[in-house]
Amino acid sequence: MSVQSIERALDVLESLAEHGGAAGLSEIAAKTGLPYGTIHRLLRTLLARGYVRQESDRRYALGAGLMRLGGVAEGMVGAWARPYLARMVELSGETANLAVMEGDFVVYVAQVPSPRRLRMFAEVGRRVLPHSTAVGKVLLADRAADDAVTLLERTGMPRRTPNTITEAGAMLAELGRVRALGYAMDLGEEELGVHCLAVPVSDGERVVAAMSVSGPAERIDAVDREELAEGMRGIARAFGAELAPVSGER
Amino acid sequence: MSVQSIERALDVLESLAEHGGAAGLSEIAAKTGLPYGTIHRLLRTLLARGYVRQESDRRYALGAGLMRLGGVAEGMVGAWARPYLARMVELSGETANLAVMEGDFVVYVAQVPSPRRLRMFAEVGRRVLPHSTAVGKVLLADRAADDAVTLLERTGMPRRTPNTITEAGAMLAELGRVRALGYAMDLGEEELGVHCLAVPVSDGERVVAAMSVSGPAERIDAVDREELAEGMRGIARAFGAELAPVSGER
DNA sequence: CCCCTTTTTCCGCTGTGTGGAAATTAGCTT
DNA sequence: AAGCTAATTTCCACACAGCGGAAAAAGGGG
Repeated sequence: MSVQSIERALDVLESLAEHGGAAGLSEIAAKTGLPYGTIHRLLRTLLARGYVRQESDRRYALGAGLMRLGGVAEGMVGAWARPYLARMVELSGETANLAVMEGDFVVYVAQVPSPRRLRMFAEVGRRVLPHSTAVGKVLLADRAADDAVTLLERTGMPRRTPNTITEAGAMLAELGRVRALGYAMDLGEEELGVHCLAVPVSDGERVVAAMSVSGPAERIDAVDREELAEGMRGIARAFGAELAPVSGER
Repeated sequence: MSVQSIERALDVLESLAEHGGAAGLSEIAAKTGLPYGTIHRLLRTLLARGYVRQESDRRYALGAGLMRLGGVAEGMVGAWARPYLARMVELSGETANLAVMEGDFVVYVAQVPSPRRLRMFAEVGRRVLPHSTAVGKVLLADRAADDAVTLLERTGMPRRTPNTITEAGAMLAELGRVRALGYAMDLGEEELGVHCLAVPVSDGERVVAAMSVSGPAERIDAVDREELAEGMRGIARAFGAELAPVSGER
């Protein structure tokens, strides 16, 4: 069982983030559906600890404390993966992501944006269902078929776009293809017009993460998939090798 | 009044951060002094929302959700200030910081590190008392004398190093000097061997922030203060001008 | 295989968090 | 200026959510 007030505090912080980092109390109330008194009390607590700031017009904004926590969290995985992601950006010209499985969700844990003007928006920290993304397919493909089916039954396979695969049978076939090819595609299955190519990251015995590049459909479709996938696999392999060793410190 | 469970959840997150981003339950218990059952329940809530992750060895680590919130928070002020801070780094060769007053504390909200090998460690998000830092003096100097004295009485003026100014009278004289010169120095008053020079950022009517450069005493002392301060004031003025306009959107 | 350590679950009591509604403040409009 | 509206902030009695001690379970060495 979860702690209600913490969940609500997180709702408040997330709604602030969705409003671009700052919002009035009533905007938060509209978004979260919580009563005013409650939100105000939560905000005061966060305020006292520096995780939220109040601007001169009384609006609330995400505070500097979050920068610190975020920085440490990012330092953990992100900085580790960043050089490899940067090489993928160099290779493909597109935004590169690192994602891991967390429960039934795929979570993006690091990103290096493409230098191009038209590029993917930051989605670090976002949680998505695996069936509609390239990284999700790669991560699912490593599981036993019945395990994957169980998960898909639990989550359902909601249709995100007309291209989304919504049938378990079709998904199993797709996962087989992913295993055979060694990479997965997302052809506008999560968001129309956005295509991705993902490859697995293995620490030697298991697939622990997936790395992908994503960008506008036209640009992604223009490249030779096999060739791009081969380049990405090389980078993912190097990253995986760094994860593998005897765990290092402590 | 604050919400207990949120405060405690923040304690837990902070203790994780202090442990370098990951720790076992008992390490957290030792640091926070909270009972095991309580910590575990808090962690489960944070876990369910992706703000904490559990590694295979059952240790807990800061999660990707924080990267997202931190990113948005940083995006707000930091990205805004970053180009200006970068110019200060270029000008001085030292790490540049942006700090604001929050309650009785000075909080560092953005930083651009020096390219040099020997440089200040990231302290974004850190809260310090104003009396022992250059940015703090700049921010205090904008206040009425009795206002500043009240604040200093509230916080006390703890001695951080042998150089710390710990007497209200001496501090008032120092603040007068800061107003007259248009910049403040910190000569190892917060940390021995670290010197800083800070200038105010004004949005046209009030000092809303302070920008500083800091580095090893030898390097900071080697430059012409007046000249460096003049250059920094120019940059701070430009930044302040960007903050001033009719607030922009909405 | 057994013992020791660390993590996880459980459950009855109490003190903490809740939220409706009133008071206050800020920002407009006349 | 004064009055109005829309927002934020404070208050309080009740109820139940969260607390934490202690027992159970899971690891992990030896």
